Amino acid sequence: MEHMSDKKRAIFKSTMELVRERGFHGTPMSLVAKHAGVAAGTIYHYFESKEQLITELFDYAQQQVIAVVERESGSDVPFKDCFFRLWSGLYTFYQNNQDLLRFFEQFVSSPYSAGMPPLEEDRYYTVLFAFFERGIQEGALKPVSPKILATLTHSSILSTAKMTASGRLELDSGELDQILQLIWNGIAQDS
Amino acid sequence: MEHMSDKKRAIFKSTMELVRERGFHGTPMSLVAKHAGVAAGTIYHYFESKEQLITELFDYAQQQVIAVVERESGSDVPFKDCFFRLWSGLYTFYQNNQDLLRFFEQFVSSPYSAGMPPLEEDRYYTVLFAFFERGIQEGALKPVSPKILATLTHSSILSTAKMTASGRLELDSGELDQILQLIWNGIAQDS
DNA sequence: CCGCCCCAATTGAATGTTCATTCGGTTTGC
DNA sequence: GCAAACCGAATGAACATTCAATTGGGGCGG
Repeated sequence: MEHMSDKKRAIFKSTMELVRERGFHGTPMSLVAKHAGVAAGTIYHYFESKEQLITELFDYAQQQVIAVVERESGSDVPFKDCFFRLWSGLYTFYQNNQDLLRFFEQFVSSPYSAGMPPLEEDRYYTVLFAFFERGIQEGALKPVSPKILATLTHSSILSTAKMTASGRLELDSGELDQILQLIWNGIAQDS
Repeated sequence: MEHMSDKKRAIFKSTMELVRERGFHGTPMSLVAKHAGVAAGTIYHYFESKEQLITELFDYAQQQVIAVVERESGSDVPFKDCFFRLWSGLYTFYQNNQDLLRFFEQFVSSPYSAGMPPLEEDRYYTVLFAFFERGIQEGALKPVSPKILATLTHSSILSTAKMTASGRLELDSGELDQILQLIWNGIAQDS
């Protein structure tokens, strides 16, 4: 992952863009190849099959998201601030990477996702769980299962990002703050 | 919609089940036909194309969801109770219709959804908006845009249903109540 | 520094399969 | 008997994947 050939990266990028606008069906390998500026055969030098390409791309994308979580959740500020940062950081990341967002959504709701591990072994959720666990320990959050907190928070971020990304709803920054505040009101320990 | 031929209904049902387990790709018309107990040609008697079949199935499914919203949101009880009913009603509906849930998710994150109307013209959201509008009028909810309230509520239902349906997370009824309570805490007007 | 060799990277035409869709014909209901 | 509903083999296009042939670069003996 660290040192990736340019071609491989180009294949990833093209796949994500094409899947975003055309879906898994709708994006033949030949098109991925043309779009990435390589020959069809080259793709098979890097990936065993279309399925493997998709699966690896998902892992690759997920690592980027995990990096955001780790960056924002690690800082040493009061939990509330950290939570706001994490939420905004993820939201911004998805806004800036809308093909990733879309690819993600298609992947998790497709049969490709059958191979996904249970929540406990999913690195993304593991990191999130730890974060919410900390919030509970510090008394900032209601003593509710971190799974629940993580799921609700994550879904609020995704649904907000999807809404604005799809153009079906426009939100100004004041409204974003409102959303974030609503979520926080729901999960925070009343003081 | 009211009077649908048995074959048409069987085609809808088979399509939903197959798409649930195999995705849009992965479900050839020939398989839909076999599964529904009709000939391939028969499908084309009812639908112009595969795309049209999928699109009509989405409308058909959406109407069922809208029916749930109308049933639960119309009753003449205090808003809070009504909200709880609506949330639980939708959650239960998705639990009992997991192929529909899965089909829905795949549809909205696929390019098929390009043809969806903006939120304002989407009947599902129109009904939801009206419901939340009422909550604000009655002073039960914070004065936040109904779009936001509707989107957040909807996403919390869907993500909870998805989690349990996928088997990645199991929730007992106490935890469900907790979730519902968290959401309500977030959006309710402080009393 | 040169020439040579090796192997990984790359190519894209060819292959075989899968699929959506068609259509000529048959059945069914009225 | 005539429409509408239904059938399913046939058609042709699209696609994933393969593979024989080409390229390029870098190590190494001279």
